[in-house]
Order: sequence, then C-alpha cells, then structure tokens
Amino acid sequence: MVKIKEKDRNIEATIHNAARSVFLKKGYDGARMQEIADEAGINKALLHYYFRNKEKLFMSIFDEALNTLIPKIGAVIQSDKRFSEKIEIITDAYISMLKQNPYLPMFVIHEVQSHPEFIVDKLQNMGIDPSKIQKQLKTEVEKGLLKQVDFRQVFVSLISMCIFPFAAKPMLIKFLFNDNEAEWDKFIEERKKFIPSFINESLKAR
Amino acid sequence: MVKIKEKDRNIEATIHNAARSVFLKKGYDGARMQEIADEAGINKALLHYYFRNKEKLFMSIFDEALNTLIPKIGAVIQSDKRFSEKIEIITDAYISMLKQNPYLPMFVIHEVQSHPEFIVDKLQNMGIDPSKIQKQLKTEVEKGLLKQVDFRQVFVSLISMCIFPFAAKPMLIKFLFNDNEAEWDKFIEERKKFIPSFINESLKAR
DNA sequence: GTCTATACGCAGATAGAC
DNA sequence: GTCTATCTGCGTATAGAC
Repeated sequence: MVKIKEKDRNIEATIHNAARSVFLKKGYDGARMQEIADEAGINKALLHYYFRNKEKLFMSIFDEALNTLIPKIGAVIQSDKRFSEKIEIITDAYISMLKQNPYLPMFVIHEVQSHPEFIVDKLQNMGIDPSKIQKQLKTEVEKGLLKQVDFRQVFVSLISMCIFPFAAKPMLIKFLFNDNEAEWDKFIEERKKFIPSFINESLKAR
Repeated sequence: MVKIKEKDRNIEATIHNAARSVFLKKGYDGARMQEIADEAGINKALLHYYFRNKEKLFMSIFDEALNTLIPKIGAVIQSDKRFSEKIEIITDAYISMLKQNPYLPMFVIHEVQSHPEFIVDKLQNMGIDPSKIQKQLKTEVEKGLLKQVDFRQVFVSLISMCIFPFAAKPMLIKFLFNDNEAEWDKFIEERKKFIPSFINESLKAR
C-alpha cells in the first residue's frame, strides 16, 4: 500500500503520485480521499492541508494528464508529414497511452461531462485548432490524394475508435474474447494498424 | 415536476417512468432517490416500498432499455440483407435512438463497468452471437464482395463511432461547433450516412 | 507540518403511525 | 399502501493538540 522509495522526495509529489494512481483506477466518484492518503502513507487531514479539497486535487492531476498528452498530438499535427502518416502516429500514441492507463477513458469521460470548457481551453491554448487540421486535409484533397470529406466526421471517428473500446472493455472482453486477457491485448495491438488502414482506405481517392 | 396524466395507471409504472427519466438524465451516481420520488409525485419511503433499493430500481430500468434495443439489432443481423445494408440499418437505429436519449451512453458506460456480465448474458440470450456475425461476413468475403478482415475490429469500430460522440458531446460541441446545437444536430444526422459509407468504402474488395 | 478526533451533510434505507 | 420522522453509514472537511 505505502511505497515511498525516495524518502527525501517532497510530500506534495508523493501525494500527487498517489492521487494519480487512485483517480486513474477509480475515477472521480469512485476515488476516496482515504485511499489516496493511505497510498501516499499519510492521513486525510494532511491531504487536505496540501490540497484544500478533492476537486482541486483532481484538477491538478487532470491538468498534468492533459499537459503530457496534448503536446504530443499537437506536434504531429503541426508537422509536415502526410495525412495518412499522421493518422498512424496519432493512433499509435493514443492506444499506447491508453494501454498503460486503462482507466483514463473513464477519467476523461467524467471530466468531459463536468468541465468540458477546461479541456477545450487547454486544447486551444496549446495551438490545436480544428481549422488548421481542416486546412491540411483540404490541401491533400485538392492534390487529388484524398477524397472530399467533412474532416470533423473523420476526426470524431478517429478518437471514437481509439478511446471507446477501452471504456467498453469489461463488456467487450466478455462478449468477444471469453475474458481472455491475452486475446484482448492482441486485439488492441492489432488495432494500432487496423484503424489507420481503415481510415486511409476509406479516404483514398480513386 | 409531477405530471401524472392517467391517474388510474398503477404507481409501479409511474415510478418506472420517473426513474427512467431521472436515471437517463443523471446517470446512476447522479440520480437521487428523492428526485425520482418527486418526479413520480410520491415520497422516498414509498419508492423503497415498491423497489427495495436503488440498485434494483436501476436494474429494472436498464433491463427494459436492453429489451427494447437488442431485439431490433438482432432482427437485422438475422435477416438476409447484404452486409453493407445491415450496417446502414444498424447505424441508423443506433443514432436515432441515441439522439432521443442523449444520456444513454453514460448510462450504458456506467453499467458496462459495474455489471458487464448482465449485458453480455442478455445479448447472448437474445441470440446475438459473435460467431454468427463472423460467419456472415466470411460468406461475403468468399464471394469476393468484401475484403478479408477481422470482424471484431469492424464491429468494435461501428459501435465506437456511433456511441462515443454522444458521450463526448459536451466537449465536441464546444471544440468543433462553437456550442451551436443546430450544427451539432446536423452533424449527427449526417453521421447516419457517413458511418456506413465510411465502413463500406473501407471494406470494399477491389 | 503532522497527527487524532470529530463535525457536518448528504443520500439511502427503515420504523412505525395511520 | 402511504405517509412523516428518523436512523445509519459514509465521505469530505475541519478543529485543535502536539
């Protein structure tokens, strides 16, 4: 339960790590301040001493999560790679990250309901702008490389196909894989290739 | 708040309607027994008299929801229509239903986390069987109509593309549509055509 | 800064009169 | 069956000693 390896590391960071772990596993509602305190090896009172309340602690974690994910995606979008290649990279980044943090989707979905503007602001502040993506897609369409499409439909489809399976995992693994975890892993790994080829095939101009 | 139109209708049904409305709006955690009681025009005690506890009441609603949705999908799958046409019908059914009940995804996602086996049992009892779907797809592949694919990838993609946008709506509508509800509606309406053509294009044998 | 003990509020559930 | 009043437990948050 308690595992403080570097004792000299300051408590704030320890709490942060504990909170990240618990929030990611249980989501906002499921997370208990007591559990976070235990995980950090302190008591609830001290937890509230450092972070006034649950909401503030949560936001701090969520902010951190967004700050590590968004720049990666942003960099790819800004790059001068071809559209199809961008899709491949983004898919891989997304799925790899979700594999390591299987509870992230529920975490995000919760936050999407309660603080959508927070996420959107973050995206925009980091320079991720729908109109930019649209412009890039348009360029390739004009070159005759891609079919004419509403980029928003493609965008929404991409993130849906990456994120949703993790949220629905408890059901899918039963329904499609007889609760075989290894099969599920293989499925997810294959998905990294399936999604890009699925999208690219569909958008290919002919 | 209270709106009992047919007074002679028995209370159980009234409670059921109230509970459906509240659970769909607020999800399991967000729903309050008090609110359901108010909506039904009774008090909490009576609520517990009819349905012993919150969990039982919820399951009753959830069961009803599955019973109306699954048979529709099942019927389409059983039918002798072509694969591409089935995708069209299922997409339309799904999205139309989600449009009317925008909170259903959160509702389902909650249940997927806590009682996955309940959903899977229901699916199987109603004759929806992955191997059947697979067999159908395989037939068309052998006829040279479709490309060789893992049907599970397609299946998961289909439901992801239909359901996830509704769960992520609060964010998407801000990010892509400047909170313009009419634009969102148009987007969703177009999605009924986009998804099938997206899938069918991608799977087409060439 | 860190602890123990406790206050407070909420929501689900029940007792018991009618 | 239906109500009012109340219990209970839990989880966040705080008071106050050290």
